Amino acid sequence: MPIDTRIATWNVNSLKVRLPHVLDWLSANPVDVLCLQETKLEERAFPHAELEAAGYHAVHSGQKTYNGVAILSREPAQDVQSGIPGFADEQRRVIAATVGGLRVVCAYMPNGQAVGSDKYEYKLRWLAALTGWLRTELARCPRLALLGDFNIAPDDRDVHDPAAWRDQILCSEAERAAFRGLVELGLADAFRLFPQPEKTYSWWDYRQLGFRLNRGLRIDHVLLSAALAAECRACAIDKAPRKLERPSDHAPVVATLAVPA
DNA sequence: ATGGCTTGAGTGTCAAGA
Repeated sequence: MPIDTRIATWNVNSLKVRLPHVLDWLSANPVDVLCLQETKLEERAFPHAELEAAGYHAVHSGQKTYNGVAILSREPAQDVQSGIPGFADEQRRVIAATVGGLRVVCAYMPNGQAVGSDKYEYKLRWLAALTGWLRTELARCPRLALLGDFNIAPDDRDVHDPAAWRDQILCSEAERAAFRGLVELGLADAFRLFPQPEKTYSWWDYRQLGFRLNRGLRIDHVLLSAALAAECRACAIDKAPRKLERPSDHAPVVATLAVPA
């Protein structure tokens, strides 16, 4: 019987390119669940065999070039749901599944490009649809975790240069209000349940030495229902893979849940 | 700096990301 359950999220920015990093990371960090975003793969190209050889089942909702989400798990996933019910969307941004009594929702939330753009409007509509769906999903599944690339820095603490980013995409008031809307459903930001080092981020721009200068944003999150927040013992961002050759621009976020008494 | 990298598409040079 495991001492605890570890769940994680990582935007890999192409699973084709990053599969070696994912396999190495899982070998060093044998989490129970790993949510991936930006697989950028059609289902037929998904590396099921390599992941199975590493001890992981996988469910995936993908497409060529853009988007694509997957849930890797030690135990097989059940009740798999792709997309937000009732929200027509060609972009593959959500997959949900039940793993060992946990309802896991893996999301790649829209970027939004620029405040006021059509993509920004889509982002806000998408966030409203997600929130509405999760309200019913939480009533049905009290042990629920929402993990993924939210493309929202919820607070100025999560931004390397809050003045430069003020009201910019990823930091605008409407985006932050949408994040608070998710929290108000009863979902807790696992990272903020614990003391954290200042200037901890999950994404750094590839350009201008962003990582080396720690010019980052915390936009990848693990949100936990009240039942799971009560069991959460730790949450951390693992910067190690960001230091490798040809890294993803995002780092994994890991939350540790104690087995209920 | 409508810049600065990286990826995928496709083989020249964009779109999109954050």
